[in-house]
Amino acid sequence: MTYTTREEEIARYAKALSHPVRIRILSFLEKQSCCFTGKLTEEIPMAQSTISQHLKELKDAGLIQGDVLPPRIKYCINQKAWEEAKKIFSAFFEQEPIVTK
Amino acid sequence: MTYTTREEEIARYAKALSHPVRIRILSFLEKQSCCFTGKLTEEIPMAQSTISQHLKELKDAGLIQGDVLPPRIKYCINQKAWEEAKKIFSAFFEQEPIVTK
DNA sequence: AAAATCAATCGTTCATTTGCGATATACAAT
DNA sequence: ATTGTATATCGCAAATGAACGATTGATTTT
Repeated sequence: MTYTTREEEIARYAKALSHPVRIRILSFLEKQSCCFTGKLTEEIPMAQSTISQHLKELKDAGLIQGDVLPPRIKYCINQKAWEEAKKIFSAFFEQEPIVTK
Repeated sequence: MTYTTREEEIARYAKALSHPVRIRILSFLEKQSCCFTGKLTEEIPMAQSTISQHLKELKDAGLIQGDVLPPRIKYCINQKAWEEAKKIFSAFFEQEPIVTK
């Protein structure tokens, strides 16, 4: 069993978000709800293998999921993880520091 | 002048948050408001040089600032950047995907 | 069965990140 | 002036990440 501290959990999500191409993919999925890999390779000027690799990282982080609809794969945001990440980040930023002089 | 897209901006903040030690430092600063490097090196079991390096990255990202109070340095969260990061992440997560069947 | 399509994976190269000990810097105390 | 203290910076080694072309695998179409 993989024990993960809160720090590690935030860091792991942050890492998934730490590349412009991955942000772009996620933004696209947010707007479109779902889309095929092909659409992304049109949209983003990078090699197909590179985009596929970024998709893998987002999938490994749990933020997206892929439905195999042969011969294509439809990617969507993973609602559950998305909500969790949202909650975690907002909790992290929420607690305002106590201002002392 | 450094042109930065929205994707790059999010990714840059996310990168700063993508390491457990940096999350830990920020959490600590959030609670304590401010503290000296020494306090952090007590708190976190890593070499002093390593922590100093993580502090530098957080500083470069703009998330913290250091006041030189010889012979020590007092680090605080940079309120302005903190609020900005908070806003950027929440906007990013906010827009719910349209669920289609 | 052969060809075509879509996307993942492999293998490689190059760049960046991480962690550390050693050293340097800046200032205070003696 | 010397010593001590707190912290940054340097230089290195190891690990990880990014990008790409080529290949493979799965499925449809012909």
